[in-house]
Amino acid sequence: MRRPTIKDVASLAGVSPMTVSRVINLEPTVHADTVQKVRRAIETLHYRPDATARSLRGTRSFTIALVYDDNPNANYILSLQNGVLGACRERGYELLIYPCDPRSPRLVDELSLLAKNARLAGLVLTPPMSENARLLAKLKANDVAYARIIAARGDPKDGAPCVYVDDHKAAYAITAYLIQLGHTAIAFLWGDPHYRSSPERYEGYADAMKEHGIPVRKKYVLEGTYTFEDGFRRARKLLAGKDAPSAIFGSNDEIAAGALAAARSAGLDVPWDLSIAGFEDNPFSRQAWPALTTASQSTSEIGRHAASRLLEQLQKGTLPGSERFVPELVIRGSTAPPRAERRAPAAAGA
Amino acid sequence: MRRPTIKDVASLAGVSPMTVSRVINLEPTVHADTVQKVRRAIETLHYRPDATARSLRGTRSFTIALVYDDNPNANYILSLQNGVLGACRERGYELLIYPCDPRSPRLVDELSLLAKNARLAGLVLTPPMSENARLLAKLKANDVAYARIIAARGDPKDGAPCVYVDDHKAAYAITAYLIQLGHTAIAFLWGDPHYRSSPERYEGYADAMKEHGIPVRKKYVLEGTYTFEDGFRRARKLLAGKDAPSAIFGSNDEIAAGALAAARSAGLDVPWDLSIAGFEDNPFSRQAWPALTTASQSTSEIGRHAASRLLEQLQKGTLPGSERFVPELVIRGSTAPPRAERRAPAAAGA
DNA sequence: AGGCGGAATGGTAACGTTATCAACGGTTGC
DNA sequence: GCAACCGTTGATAACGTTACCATTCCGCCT
Repeated sequence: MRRPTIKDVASLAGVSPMTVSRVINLEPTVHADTVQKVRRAIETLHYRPDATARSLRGTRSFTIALVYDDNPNANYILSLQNGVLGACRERGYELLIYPCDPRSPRLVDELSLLAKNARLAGLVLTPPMSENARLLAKLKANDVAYARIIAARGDPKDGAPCVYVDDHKAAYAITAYLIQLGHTAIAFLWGDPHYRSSPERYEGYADAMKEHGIPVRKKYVLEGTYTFEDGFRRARKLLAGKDAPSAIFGSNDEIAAGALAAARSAGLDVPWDLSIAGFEDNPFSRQAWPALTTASQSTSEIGRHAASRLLEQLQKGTLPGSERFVPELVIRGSTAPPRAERRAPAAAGA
Repeated sequence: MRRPTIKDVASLAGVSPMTVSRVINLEPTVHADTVQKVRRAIETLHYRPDATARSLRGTRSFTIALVYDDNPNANYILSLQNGVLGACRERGYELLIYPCDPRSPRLVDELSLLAKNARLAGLVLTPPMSENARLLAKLKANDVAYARIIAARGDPKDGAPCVYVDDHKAAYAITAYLIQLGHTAIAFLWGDPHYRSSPERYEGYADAMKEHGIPVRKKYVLEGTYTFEDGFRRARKLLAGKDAPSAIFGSNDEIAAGALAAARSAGLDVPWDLSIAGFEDNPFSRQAWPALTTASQSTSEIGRHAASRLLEQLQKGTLPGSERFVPELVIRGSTAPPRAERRAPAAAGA
């Protein structure tokens, strides 16, 4: 029993294949009665248009790609992927997943060819690809549609659909919360600088400090990568000095988890001896002991919205504006007011 | 500048499109000189065959799907996905990802239609879909090629390519290690019973106990799911009783992490008061404090091999046999010999 | 010598859809 | 009353590839 084709539907409905095609594509020029007939025939036969033939003959394609860093945070990427996939399924699109190395010199060419070679309707770009100006320019030049997920405080207004996550505001909120608890000696551990989220988070921290009249001390701000190991290393260094901070804000949960391990190996009791906060709210942070105070992003919603905006643009031709997400402060057990005896020397040192 | 087609290559090489097609498909009936000419033309034009047209016209398709539980362990799925994707890229295949609900009553129909509707060359099935006999039968009846990743002690010899992971042996090794440390009061926390891995791991545990002359005590074996929360709940219950075990073996790292949290909330010092072991070696287990003793699977290799076997079968028509993986025991800080004073009552109770 | 078989290649049609244009009946405008 | 126009539908060809069969050329067998 062969799969039904558009011709089967056409002859059952007593119209031409062309008319069926019009119904499938929601073209407005078909008479309502005809639409009914065709719809019924489609139902009866369980007809599903063949995406292969459609994109071979047509101008359009029904596949988009999700482009992501191939050395990913698994939870983040899989959530994103779920959201994107959900939006695709709703609209009958397929998803191609495309992990890639952001540092590859061939990245730009590779990605701009990808759309042609795989007959893609468009791309959903995640950081750091979504923040690569050279790539974006080339995609535009090649007329490749894309939606971006980026870290930013405001709408980039570059004409392409965009979901921007206000990491600055969330990092500000976390820092302000630590300050409100009574901390002043708050260290900040950076993430990879080639992700836009890193400076955004740092600036959120720095702005909160300044606006509360607390100077940002260089020795409390350490650069590094978004990894557990690097969080461990840096926290260890901070805690070994005699002017140790009373709180550590890690740029993501991995870093914070590393700091937690360092605290424990230094014999400190978190949160009483040291407060630790993370960012991202991956499942780990709820399961750690103590559970991490962090900023929670609804990653799968972010993915869903980015894909929806891209598909909407593709279908309606309009350029939909951007959308803002602000990660929410989630207070858990890893943060508490500082010990009086620990706060004193730190304040004196500042 | 249009994408080059097979005709462009043909006229540049001075042959017919048919011959170019033969070269692309590595058919042996083309003269060596002709192959050279065509290859050069392909290089010159940067020609890439159009997968859309190939699968529309041809018998074959160049996309396979990765089918997985939509409520997944992110690290596991993403690693698997990476491996599968690697194998696909090597051979010029595309990957469709297909998360699904294993409990859906429509699962079997949905998946057997999937292959036709999306013109798929085959499926890579992961647990528990790979262990669903009704699904496998239907796929076979519909002539859908698939490769399976399953938990099993031996080759299922069902004619389909298969990667089987010997969870039994690894669970045996973990249990034997705990026994060797001196534990006899070893609790076992089950995973979801509708995953084949759960009984496999349990039997590995039970066999190790029996072969070392230690009876399996019912009160030390608790059923449940593969989640942190359920690990926490069950460990708490075990530790609350006065006949608490000196070691807990969780069926996966999530469960073990839950047990770790329960131990901590009960004021126990792991590993000195209680040893805890997990299974799977997800990144969390290295970052926990103390780091978890566990069994390590090279998940991305498993994915790569499953996909390779499927693609090999599709290309060569041979039915490649199955392949065995045995997770390796990884000893970390969460296990230690039992305290003498804790072991005594437990031994007395056994 | 005639025929036969194999190796190498080409011609033709088709996969399932849609872009394009043509055609139809029925207004509307002048 | 005739042209221009609208809403609706259909015929045709094409997208890029490959299945299938036909053709050519050659050497070899009887």
